[in-house]
Amino acid sequence: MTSTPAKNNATCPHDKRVSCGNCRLNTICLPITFHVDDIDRLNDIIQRGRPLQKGEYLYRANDTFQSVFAIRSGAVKALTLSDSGSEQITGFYLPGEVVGMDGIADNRYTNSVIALETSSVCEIPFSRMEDLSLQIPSLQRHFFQLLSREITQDQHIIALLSKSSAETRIAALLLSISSRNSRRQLSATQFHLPMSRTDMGNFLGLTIETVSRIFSRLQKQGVLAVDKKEITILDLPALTTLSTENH
Amino acid sequence: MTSTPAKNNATCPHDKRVSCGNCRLNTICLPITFHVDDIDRLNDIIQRGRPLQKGEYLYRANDTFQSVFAIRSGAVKALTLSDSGSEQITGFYLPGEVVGMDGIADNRYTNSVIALETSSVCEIPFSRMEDLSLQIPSLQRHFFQLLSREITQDQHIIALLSKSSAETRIAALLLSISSRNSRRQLSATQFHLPMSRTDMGNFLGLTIETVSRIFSRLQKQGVLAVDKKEITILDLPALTTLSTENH
DNA sequence: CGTACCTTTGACTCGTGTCAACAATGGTGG
DNA sequence: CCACCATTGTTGACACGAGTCAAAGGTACG
Repeated sequence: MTSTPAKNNATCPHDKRVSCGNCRLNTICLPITFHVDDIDRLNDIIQRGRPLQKGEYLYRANDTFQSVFAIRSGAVKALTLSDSGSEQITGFYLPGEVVGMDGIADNRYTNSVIALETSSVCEIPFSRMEDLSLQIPSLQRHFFQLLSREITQDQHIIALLSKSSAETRIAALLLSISSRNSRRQLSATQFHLPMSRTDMGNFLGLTIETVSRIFSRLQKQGVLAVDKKEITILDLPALTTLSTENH
Repeated sequence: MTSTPAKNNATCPHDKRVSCGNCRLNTICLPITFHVDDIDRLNDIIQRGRPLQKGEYLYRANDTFQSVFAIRSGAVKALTLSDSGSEQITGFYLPGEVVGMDGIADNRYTNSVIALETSSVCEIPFSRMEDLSLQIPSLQRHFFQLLSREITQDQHIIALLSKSSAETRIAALLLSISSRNSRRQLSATQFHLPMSRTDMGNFLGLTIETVSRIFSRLQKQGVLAVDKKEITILDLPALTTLSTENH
């Protein structure tokens, strides 16, 4: 609500005066085959609010589903409340990625989504997107692919959790973040972890102590340099080997 | 290819002379809001081949994606080959459920699907389904929901694998099968497991020995009666409690 | 500058995996 | 129809990886 009517195209990633046409991430979250005026039509239905602060909810489990959200900057976590009441993180989402698709099935979200750091998102009202999809076949195709990609990623995680040791899980998570960073033209070997050790452990099915011990061990072995949440991958091949070992 | 041109509406679930209009499962795999002639249009694009025998592949990982498949009878398992080469089962699919949606993202399947017993499937060519979806909004909506439901189910499994003990995992799997059976008007407390102990263990991230021991223990406790693959749930509340305990 | 939270490290415990032997099952061919 | 063999499931003894409990060190924020 602060009125700063300056017209300069700010480079701040949280800036809300951005359109899909000039968004750095549009090759990630939009299909490449889009025509310019189709991009404009999509852009018209997208809403951009103020950035979320760390810890703020984007939406909560059981909220009525209305939109999916593309992360433009920052990072968020999605989590379910298990039947027993405890939180289970089901995924981390970085810029260019889309959350909220769990809500389509029953018209209410099954996850809650919380910002891990200051984050801005593009809200895509789903019913308007559906209408548009009927007119733009490549948009329909794109959303089918987005949903499908979420399925394959979740199944990757299932495979990871089902079979592998603590070390393998952590290696795989680090490599996942690494490759998603490099897709955004960021360093694949040096980056900031947006989540806490607790969140990593929760997601990977490990205790925080185990996460901490593995980090220490990988550091002693010269595979990683860890400084708080700043990670440097020193031996990428070694980490890759670790991530593919099962048990 | 055997020509038995009899016109009687056979009750054999593997019979291929079935249309969506008269399929017992259509309330599960089709949206309720369908008009009769829309059902006919969908039915026209669906292909029904000969049943799969136990152990046969429906498709293999890396095959070019062309269709999704509704299970009409029997049961199948989906599995990925992990980087290290070992198989990881990512799900079991029962009649009325749809497999193959992992292939949409990159136009090739990431899973292989194998019949657990003699099974018949309805093949839905995806590009024709997409075309039809542009004309029938409720069909587009239905497929978004199907994909979304797969996501929420996979995330359930992530939560299960991430947090819970061997006993909880097995209880949850049994209850999942139980509820899916009752959705098909079958008994919720007495049923045949389509998969081997090995498959259960693989899926749940447990060894076959552990699966076996848990079954024995639950039987001693009077929660289950187990006779080979025939399961009788004797104490549903107890099993439910077990399935919601985390660790 | 103090308080609250997060992370690290150590000692010990426990659940599940591993290894091994054996039983039961089911399919095949004589 | 039965005997054989391969496959699958069961049970036991033991080992080990990760959880638990506890304490101390760091870090961030008011």
